[in-house]
Amino acid sequence: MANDTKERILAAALDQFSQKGYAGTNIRELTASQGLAKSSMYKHFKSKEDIWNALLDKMIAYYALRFGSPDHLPPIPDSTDELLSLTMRMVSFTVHDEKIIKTRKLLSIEQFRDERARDLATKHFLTGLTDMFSHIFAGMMEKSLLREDDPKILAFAYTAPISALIHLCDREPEKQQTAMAQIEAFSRHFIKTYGIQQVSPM
Amino acid sequence: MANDTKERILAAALDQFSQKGYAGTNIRELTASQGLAKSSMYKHFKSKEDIWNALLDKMIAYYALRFGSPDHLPPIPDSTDELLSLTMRMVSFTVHDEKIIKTRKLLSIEQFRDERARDLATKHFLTGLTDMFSHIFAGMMEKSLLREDDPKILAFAYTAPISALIHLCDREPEKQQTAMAQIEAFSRHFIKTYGIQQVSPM
DNA sequence: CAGTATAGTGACCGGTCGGTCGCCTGTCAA
DNA sequence: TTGACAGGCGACCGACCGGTCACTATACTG
Repeated sequence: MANDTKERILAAALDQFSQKGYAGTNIRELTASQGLAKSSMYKHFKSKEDIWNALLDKMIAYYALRFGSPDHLPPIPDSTDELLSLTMRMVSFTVHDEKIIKTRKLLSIEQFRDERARDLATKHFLTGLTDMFSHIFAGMMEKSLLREDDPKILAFAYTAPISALIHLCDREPEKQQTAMAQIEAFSRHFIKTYGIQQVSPM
Repeated sequence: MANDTKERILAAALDQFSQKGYAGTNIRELTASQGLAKSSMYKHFKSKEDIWNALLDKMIAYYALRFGSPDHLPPIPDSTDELLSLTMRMVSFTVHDEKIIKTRKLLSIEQFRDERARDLATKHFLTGLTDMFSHIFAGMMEKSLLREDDPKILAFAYTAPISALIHLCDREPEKQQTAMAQIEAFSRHFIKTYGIQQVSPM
């Protein structure tokens, strides 16, 4: 019962902070959304800031678990078609997962106020995807699926535009379909530019 | 005297809103930063929200003036080297201009709360640069400086990564030099991929 | 010179904020 | 059975918030 309450408060905090920011959120509303009295919250957290820190801890831990370890790297695609479908699957996931959407929104809002939010924002928005695709592209170059080139620059050139459109989906959800189509078009264009035509074995 | 005060209040608002967000900013501090009493502000604006709206009006008008009209489009580069230098000049400007930096930060913070901020954010972060470079790239293709291709996709592929690094500069100013070097490296890589070697005339 | 806006001030207001306190209830171990 | 404790509650607190108001000083205008 009780431990569940703590989690529910954190979930409500993610919800409200990602909509109205830390400063714009008040504890009465936050607790009321979980059917709790404001004072009950203080059985689980020392202060409003304590909620913030616990939430950030959780987000950082989740990111490290989900994207930080090399175990979770996807397998290297065996064709450029697979690269496309891998990309679309990842994008589709990240654009639809409520928790991750809220995390990105929260980081957009709070990145200039909190140092740890700032660092996590850079990982979410830039280095995370780039590092992952550096690894993927290096592997694909070894398999002669991509032109020999600097995998880091290529990964950056590939992921930054995709990331920009993910941001657009967060900002204007009604453009999600268009954005997904744009991502697919961009990915195909990228593959046409950097991919290597495989000769089908006899 | 008086008209100047109104402008100074707006400047202070841009300053504070871009650091602490709308909700996190209070009027006492804002006016005090300009050596004014809180009540004096109400001679110039009806309410806190009125400041917000006036500031947003101003930012929208400034954007339309500066980037909206076709008159302000840069001339089409005559070589890929010129494309590189044009890019670096534009980036250097946008990364150093305090007012524009604060505008981007403010839009990052408030894009999910205010519809007009949301729209302006999309222009600043995505469509503005893309549209401009669509025009530039179309012109360069006509001059046979770039491979024939869809100028829109190329512009998107060019500007989105640059935009991502501009965001990085806003978030972590200490990485500005590194980011600028990355932008230059990326631009050179892009030109190597899509540029056309010009034969020097005899 | 008198009259009237304009811009600025400090005292004040009601409401809301984060946070505390005493109290109650259910659980569970000694 | 009882006593300690965790979890939840409403009442309350001081601080701070956005906003108002009566008042003043200055500058412009008939």
